[in-house]
Amino acid sequence: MAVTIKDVAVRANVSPSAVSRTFTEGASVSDRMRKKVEKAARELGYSPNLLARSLTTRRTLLIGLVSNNFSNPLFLQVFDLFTRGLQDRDLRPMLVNLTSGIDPERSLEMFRQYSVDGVIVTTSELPSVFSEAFHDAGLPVVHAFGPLTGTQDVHTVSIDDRNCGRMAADLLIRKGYTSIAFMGGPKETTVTQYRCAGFLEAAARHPKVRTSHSFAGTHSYQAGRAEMMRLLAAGPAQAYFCGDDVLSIGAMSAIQSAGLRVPEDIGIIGLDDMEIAGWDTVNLTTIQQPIGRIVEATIELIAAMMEDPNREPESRLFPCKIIERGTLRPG
Amino acid sequence: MAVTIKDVAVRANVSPSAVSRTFTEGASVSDRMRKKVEKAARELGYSPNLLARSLTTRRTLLIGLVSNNFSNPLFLQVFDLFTRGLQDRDLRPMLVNLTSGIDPERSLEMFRQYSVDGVIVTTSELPSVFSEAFHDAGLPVVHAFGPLTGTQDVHTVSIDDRNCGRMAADLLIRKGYTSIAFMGGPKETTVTQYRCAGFLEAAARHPKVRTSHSFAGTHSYQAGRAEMMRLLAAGPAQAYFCGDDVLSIGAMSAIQSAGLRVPEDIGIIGLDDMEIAGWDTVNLTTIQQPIGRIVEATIELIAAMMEDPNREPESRLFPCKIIERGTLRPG
DNA sequence: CACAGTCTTGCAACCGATTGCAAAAAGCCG
DNA sequence: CGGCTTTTTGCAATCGGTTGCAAGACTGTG
Repeated sequence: MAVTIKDVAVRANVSPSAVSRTFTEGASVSDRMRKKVEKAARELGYSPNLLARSLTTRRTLLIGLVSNNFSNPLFLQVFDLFTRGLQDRDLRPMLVNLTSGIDPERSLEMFRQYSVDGVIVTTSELPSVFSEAFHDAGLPVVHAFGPLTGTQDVHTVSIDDRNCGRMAADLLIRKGYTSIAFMGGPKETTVTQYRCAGFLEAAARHPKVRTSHSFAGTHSYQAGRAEMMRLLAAGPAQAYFCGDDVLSIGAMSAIQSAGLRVPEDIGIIGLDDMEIAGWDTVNLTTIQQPIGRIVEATIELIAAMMEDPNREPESRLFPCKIIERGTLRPG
Repeated sequence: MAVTIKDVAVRANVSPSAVSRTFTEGASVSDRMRKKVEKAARELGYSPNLLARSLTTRRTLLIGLVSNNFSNPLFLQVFDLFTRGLQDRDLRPMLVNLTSGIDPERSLEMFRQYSVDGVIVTTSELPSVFSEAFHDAGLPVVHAFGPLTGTQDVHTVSIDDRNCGRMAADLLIRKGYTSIAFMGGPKETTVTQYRCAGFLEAAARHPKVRTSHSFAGTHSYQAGRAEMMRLLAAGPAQAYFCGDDVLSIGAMSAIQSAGLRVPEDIGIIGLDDMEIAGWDTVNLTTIQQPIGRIVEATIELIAAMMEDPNREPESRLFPCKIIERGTLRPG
């Protein structure tokens, strides 16, 4: 059915090796030969079978892209960037959805069956046991948007969550709020803990400022709304730093339902700066993750590890920027 | 590095064929042999290399998933469903992002290089030349969320866009609006044309109802906002059927900026029912696409075509449902 | 023109699997 | 136990490529 190297060889009246060589970077072929082969290949519509090739070269150019963030709109942007970035380097993403609770063993087996050249784990909520399992199996791994793990033997590209917490607290205090709080995502995730810790740490430097913190069960609109409902009933703080933008929007909806207004009654600052945050019906003040740079660095690292698998693991943290919109009181 | 069939054969003291057979469905192996091989395989942590296998079986279980909708949040849900659905059938999605304007030739070559077993095109905005190019190359193709093409030789799973237009018009008229309009996405896309045609057709049955229509350049928040700004300046209709939910939200933002209110001053009905539409700050009345059923049917069809490549192309259209929320005046 | 040195080419083995075929083993029956 | 059928097994070819090696074709030089 498909046209093979042999078909081309026959038509060009040369050996299969010659055909192979004209299609391999840096192989030794004369100009005359190359012309002849290329002509035949063009006429037959030949293009080499990368899977067969991978058998001997041990390169599939397949990259596993693992995530379980299929409800946070930010990740649509992330997937967009990843797929394009990988494509630009002739790498192919094999998407793996961990939502339905596959275990590391199972997904690792999958990657081995398809001999992926590397794995990108892209989520803040996946326990580091996944990246580590892939790493232990000898696969190049980069964890993007994840926390710094304790054992630092997996590449990590991310933001400095603790520092984001500090930035949020500092901004709120600068704005004159004296009672501020952190409303995080799932308590057990590391990024949430870091964001919380940074927030409390910075606030602690201001003795007059009262702080508190609580957690929503998931990074979802409904969870944010429910948690804020609870907080409102219990007597809310003046301003909240929410674990991410989706939570922020949920929280704002609760505030409005309660007949209060943002920012007049309660201030909100989020984290992510997903596209929706900029919609002027939302107009959320938030801390922007530089997702473009994170994705770019991740792909760069994976490519580098494909060259040199023994490369020392490193972690790159990118600075975040506060995007002031309309959900905090002025000045 | 990786453990191969030979390693297992040596350890179990049997021939490689025997190992292969214990790992292939329906091959003839005695119980004793199977036990022996499985033990050795387990001890070595062997799992078969699917790419090598594909050379002889002509099956990669790889499915190309092509899209260019990386800004519509609905598609995050769609990707979630697709990746899980494919995974459940032991198929692997290779994601291809057509945003940056790759041509059909280029993506086709990619699919051939990786010998994908089928291609799912999932977008409403991609010209049908793509699906047809894949089809002409002999690949099983299903186009999901696309329009019915003129030449019906590609499987299509979708909604009946024309009928959605009718439903929207009928609902608006039932609600008592007498001046209604369609505000679509890109004029040149087929789905937009169908939605518009159905809308106008149903409205035309009511001589007292005035209609009009216009188009935003893209299915985006900003485009919806800009177009509605223009309409407001020119003198708006009483209610709008917008090409999709994102456009609707953009339009609503323009209306609010102009100091008008939804639904008191202007009614809005969207199409998609993406998650955000249900957020109670948005609370959008909309026509729901049954994305779960569409995805399920698409996967089913691709799987069926893998069995029987000559299967007659068919198109499955699923009925949509109106979800009444708060952006139309009550009954 | 002979000769050494460099390029190009084809042969054959190999990558990790599957599978048709025939030989060997096992099962069945009288 | 012998003879027959049915199962199980291994051999070797194959899938579509790549690559080390040695032979053949060039090139430049004296």
